[in-house]
Amino acid sequence: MSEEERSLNFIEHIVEDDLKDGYGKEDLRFRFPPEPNGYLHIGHASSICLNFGLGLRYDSPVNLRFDDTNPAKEESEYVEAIKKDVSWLGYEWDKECYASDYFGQLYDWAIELIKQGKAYVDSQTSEEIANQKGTPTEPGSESPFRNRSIEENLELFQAMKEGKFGEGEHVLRAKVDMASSNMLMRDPIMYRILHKPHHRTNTDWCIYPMYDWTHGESDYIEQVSHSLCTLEFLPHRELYDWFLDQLVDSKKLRPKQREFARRNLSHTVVSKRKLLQLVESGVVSGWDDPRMPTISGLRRRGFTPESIRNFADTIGIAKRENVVDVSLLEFHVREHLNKIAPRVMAVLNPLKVVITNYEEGKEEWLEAENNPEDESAGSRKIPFSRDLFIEQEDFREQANRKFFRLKLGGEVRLKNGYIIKAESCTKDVEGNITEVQCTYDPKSKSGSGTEESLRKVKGTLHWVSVPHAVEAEVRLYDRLFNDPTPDGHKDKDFMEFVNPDSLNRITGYLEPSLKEAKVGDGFQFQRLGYFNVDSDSTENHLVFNRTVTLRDTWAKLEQKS
RNA sequence: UGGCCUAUGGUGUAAUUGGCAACACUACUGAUUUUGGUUCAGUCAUUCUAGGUUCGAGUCCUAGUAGGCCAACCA
Repeated sequence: MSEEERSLNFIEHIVEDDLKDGYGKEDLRFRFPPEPNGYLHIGHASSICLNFGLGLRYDSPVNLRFDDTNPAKEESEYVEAIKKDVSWLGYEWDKECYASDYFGQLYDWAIELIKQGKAYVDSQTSEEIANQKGTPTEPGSESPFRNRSIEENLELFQAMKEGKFGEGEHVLRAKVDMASSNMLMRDPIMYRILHKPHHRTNTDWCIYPMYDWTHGESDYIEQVSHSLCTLEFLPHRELYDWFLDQLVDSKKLRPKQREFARRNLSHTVVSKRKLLQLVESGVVSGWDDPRMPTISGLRRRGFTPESIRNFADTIGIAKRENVVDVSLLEFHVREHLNKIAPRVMAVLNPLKVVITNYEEGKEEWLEAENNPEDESAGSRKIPFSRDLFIEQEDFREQANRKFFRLKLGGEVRLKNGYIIKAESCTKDVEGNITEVQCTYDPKSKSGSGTEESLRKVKGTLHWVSVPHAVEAEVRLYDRLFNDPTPDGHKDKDFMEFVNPDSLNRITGYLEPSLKEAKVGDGFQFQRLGYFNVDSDSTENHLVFNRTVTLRDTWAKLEQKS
């Protein structure tokens, strides 16, 4: 929230400079321009946070613009999903725009270019055009159709629009420079014929404008001041500017494109093709599988919009290659969830404990605070009885002094309850511990104020009363990939790095208050991690996702020894 | 082998534009704690290399080195 103190990123410096050089604050306008051909992922989140963050910072409008110029790939299903994700992240767009709304204007401008001799219809095949393109080190050669008469170009272009030709028969090209060192300037294609219905314009058009001919012009129509995109579009800037040069009215604001490096998250892939492969191969259950880096996956997993925004904010924006460690994302989820998640108790790997000196059949309802970080969260009652579950990892017959948990002859506090002492344990034929017999100190009840209740014992365990426990399916997730850069190996396919143990489904035993939990609700299972109710939950089958574990310094200690 | 972009701790970003390399994460110490959580305190850098300009260089100049992008009727 200390927004003032944060130093500016290079994009903000550009905006500040523009403000000094004559832009009015009211001139500023930004846009987030997804193509509706797939689901948004964590990489898009950076771009969304950048553009909408700028909007918030300068109190200027941000458009949500769908770059829908390729009907072969785009569907309205994706439009809806994208709108949902952007809203969920907490942003409000000014106008909902579609590049397809500008098809008419773009067509008229194309005709202008033809009339000025700056565009021509090329009737070669795509192979021929590609062959004439040259290479980065050799110039291209000119198309035999490059010098068609304006009249013929006009006639052909209109016939293209009217559907008189099949796909691939003609294209409209800008007449720029076949010898440019920038391959994109070698007479780029502006229009191609596509006899495909469009998700919004249906069959109104059978010629569709290309990205380069659409994007800057859309920015201009919307009077976007700063058109921000990722670094791979940097070579497009020259063309972006060339097209604007042909039609900009000097009295109107001229948009500028600037580029930033895309953010890469470690241990994940983000390309649509690879995500699709994960879905189709059955490695994950769908685009919103909680292990997916999609916004919908993160949402289902229990990440909060705040945590994603803070994450995007702290990594910032720059121009160099990067791989951000997932642990930073996890830090931000924990940071936010620590403040807001109600604490509850759940045992995931149960070991039965019997309190031998506790009356059989008796139950007590103990007071438990909901969130030590937030007094207003209040408290609730949890049942205590003679038979309890604790975690198997919390008991050892014998252990050294570093082990703060329950061991034979040792004492431990049951969170919100009593101090207990382990007296004996029973084992099955294989030697596995099946039950621990304990005694409790009746005067040590939490919050009772007695001298015994204030006694310090080193360990505090979470627990659940066996007769009151609610069973639930709990899904424990781990990283989807074992390698920090699964798609960064030239000799190995990213699928080779899929973590076979990224999902572990178990049955957990929860305190009864969780019976009322609704889909999406998030909790801290004390000492275990943050969990939320999955959308697979039904009335009689609760399903929880583990969003992220708590930091676990004990596990690290254990690993070392 | 053409053009363009980039290079600061393990990671991601800063550095008032030439003035004590800062912040966050991770890791490691320690304190606090009825969550081995949280919180608090502390530790971890030859600014890619080599020269140069300067009282002074992460920042400017020269030459290297390394990585990335560019030849879809995709965006």
